[in-house]
Amino acid sequence: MRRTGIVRRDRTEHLPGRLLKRAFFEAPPERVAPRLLGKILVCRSSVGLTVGRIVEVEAYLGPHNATPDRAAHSHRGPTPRNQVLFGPPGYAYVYSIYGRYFCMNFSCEKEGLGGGVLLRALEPVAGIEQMARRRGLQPGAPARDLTGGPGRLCQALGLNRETHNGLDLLDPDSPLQVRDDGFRVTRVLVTRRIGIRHAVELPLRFALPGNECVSGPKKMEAKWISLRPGVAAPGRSSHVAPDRLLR
DNA sequence: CTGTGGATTTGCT
DNA sequence: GCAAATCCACAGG
Repeated sequence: MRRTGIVRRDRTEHLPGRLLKRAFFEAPPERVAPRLLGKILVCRSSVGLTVGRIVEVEAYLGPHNATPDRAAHSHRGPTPRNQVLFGPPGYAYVYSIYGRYFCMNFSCEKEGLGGGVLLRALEPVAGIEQMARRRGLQPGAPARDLTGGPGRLCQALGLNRETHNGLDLLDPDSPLQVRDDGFRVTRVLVTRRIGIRHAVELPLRFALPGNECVSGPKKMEAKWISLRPGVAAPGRSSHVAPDRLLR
């Protein structure tokens, strides 16, 4: 299609699906997390577009909860590092870990309350060659090696704190967006979270059952929940009481 | 100012 | 299965 250059460029028209609404994220992380499964993360960069479908997430709760979540960066209240988690919902919180990697989170809850969702795994959708290049892998490398893991997915999409922390995920002009392309999810796997020392018993990890890109051990104590289809707001069935143990 | 440890990944045993 | 790699936020003094 021909462009004149006079009209403001609509960068969204070639992006898959539609932007999520702010209200989607203005809820407790344990409610937002399972509903993020199946949504897509779109990342624009100077070297092109990379897109991944969200297949594994973890919820991290803010200090306002009755149940403390000592595994959460936000659990002691706002600091210079975690301030995005206490800002408005639908923003990117990126932090570095172990001096080598980055992890990507989406802020949840209304402004003033902490809490977020950690992205643990994506399924590559577009820009797969670029992902392999960034990961230092050959073209045709297994999808799990590209984006299966919180550090791996950030590397595959080129996400880092300096350029992506604090970005609005719901702005049509944002280089980083969360979108819904109509992919339907009904059944969700629920387990304990991975790689933490505190609050290990909380069932706050959510994944698409059987997806190849899901990280962590194949066999974990798990249960399943059902999401109510076609409903924007979470139904009761999608809510896992954070103080309830597995089993 | 300093010590500590982490929401990870990789490679070697 | 285990430890190294390697940075920095933050808590404590």
